[in-house]
Amino acid sequence: MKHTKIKALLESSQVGEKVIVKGWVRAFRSNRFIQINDGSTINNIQAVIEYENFDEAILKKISTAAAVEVHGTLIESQGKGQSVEIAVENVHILGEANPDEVQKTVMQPKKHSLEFLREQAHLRFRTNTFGAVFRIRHGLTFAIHKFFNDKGFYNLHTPILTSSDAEGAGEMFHVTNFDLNNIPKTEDGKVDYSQDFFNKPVNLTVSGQLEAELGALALGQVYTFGPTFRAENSNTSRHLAEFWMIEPEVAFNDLKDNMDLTEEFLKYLSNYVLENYADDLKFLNDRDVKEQSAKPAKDRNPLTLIERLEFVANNEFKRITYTEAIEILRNSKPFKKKKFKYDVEWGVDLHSEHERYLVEKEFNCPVIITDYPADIKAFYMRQNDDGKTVAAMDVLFPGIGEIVGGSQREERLDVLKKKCADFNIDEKEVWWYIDSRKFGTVPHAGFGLGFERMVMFATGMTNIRDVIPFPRTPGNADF
RNA sequence: UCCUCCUUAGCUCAGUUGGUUAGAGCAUCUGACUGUUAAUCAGAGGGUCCUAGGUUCAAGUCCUAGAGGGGGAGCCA
Repeated sequence: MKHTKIKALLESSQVGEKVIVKGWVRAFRSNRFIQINDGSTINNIQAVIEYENFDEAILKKISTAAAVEVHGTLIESQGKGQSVEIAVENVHILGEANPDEVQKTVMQPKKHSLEFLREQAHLRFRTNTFGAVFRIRHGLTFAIHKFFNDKGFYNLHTPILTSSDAEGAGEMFHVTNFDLNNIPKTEDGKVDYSQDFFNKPVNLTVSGQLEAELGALALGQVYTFGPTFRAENSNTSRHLAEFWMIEPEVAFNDLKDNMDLTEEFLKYLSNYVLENYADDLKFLNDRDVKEQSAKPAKDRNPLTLIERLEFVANNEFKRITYTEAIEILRNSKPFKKKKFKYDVEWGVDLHSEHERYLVEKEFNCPVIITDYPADIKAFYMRQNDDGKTVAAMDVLFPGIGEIVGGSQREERLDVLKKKCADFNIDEKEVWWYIDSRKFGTVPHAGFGLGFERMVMFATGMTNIRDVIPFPRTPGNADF
């Protein structure tokens, strides 16, 4: 007889049937009630034993974190907290857990700080919070593939090792086969990359976008979903050295199509979590409510986690141009009272404090800002007719900041070449990219979504290190 | 990288103007109880006060440096 997943047991209520459950003990109360979790759901099944009939030595081993196999009959619960429970006939200890050892871990049955949990990333999956987070992370992964597949997009695997360094997206990790204690040098003392594995400098990718564009210009609609690396020395709750990014790219789309796609996509993901992860979401929602109430009133989010997801799913995003944003900011109270640390002036990039004002004070909803000055954006973004701005867009989320960055791409060969010159990019470095503008070039657009930032939004976690199983940050690559 | 705060028991923390033997709650263990839901009651064990220097009759407490962590900023997704 096969064992049944707890999720299935709780949903089907096959009362009266013989069942086998395998899982880990979360709590053992009154020498009678074993709370078992197997990861299939945040909910535990209660296994009830008549301790009078069991060997003392076995009872002793039913301790927090131990793995057990329980045979019994599913019955209606006599107690309140659950509708069904298992009347146990037999317990097998599959893996013991020494209480003295367990006590030193995050499995100790009490509240823990997220910092302590982070130190034990190998064990934090056992907690309700991280169980919920990583089930939802999976749900989002699946929803992303489903969204694009249903729309006729093709998933494109762009390279992780790349020799292109023209995107200016950030510092890159170098990849080499050299013996680092004995690096071949040329006559003038520089590193002799001709002797390296790829015969040239190679890095971990910072974005698959340029390659995705090439795919889109034949397959029509593509998206990438893969790991991305930044060697920036960023020590914040919103940055990782290794993170996952989704980058759709669509031929014949302009900036407006791009905004529509982004908005539909983010609404879809929010809805998907609401509809498919209600139990996990409820747990994280309660957690978030407690967290919010502990904060001073001015820092509190007026909406609960679930309300925030519903808000995104059901409300239009506010769309404004960069020029309008500057206008609004210069007329704002904090600007007039000189409360902003950084100046607001056309041509200067918006800082966190400005973005936060627009999203959290002025509009109180997700905001899409478009048409930024060309100088502060990447070389591949399409030049607008005014000659000063480009068809770029940033999507700003409350509490997260920039969650999506995208643009219509420069499809005109001559303009692209001029942009390369302006940005000091050697055309030889990106010859293959420029080449694509010679053969049936068409308008196209795309965006990048930082996956972990979406997981943060969907789970209410406020530190990005708590939404990826094993975070990589400056000075930290454990596990 | 910058600013700022923190580091005391397994965890979360308290520790007065520098002063005797460093405390609490939870967790663990032992016993009692037993249809519990963060079980309850009684008791016990548990300390490199982050590290290295320094000031002082005396340092968990003051000073210097370092390490680790949190929050914010910059950079960005």
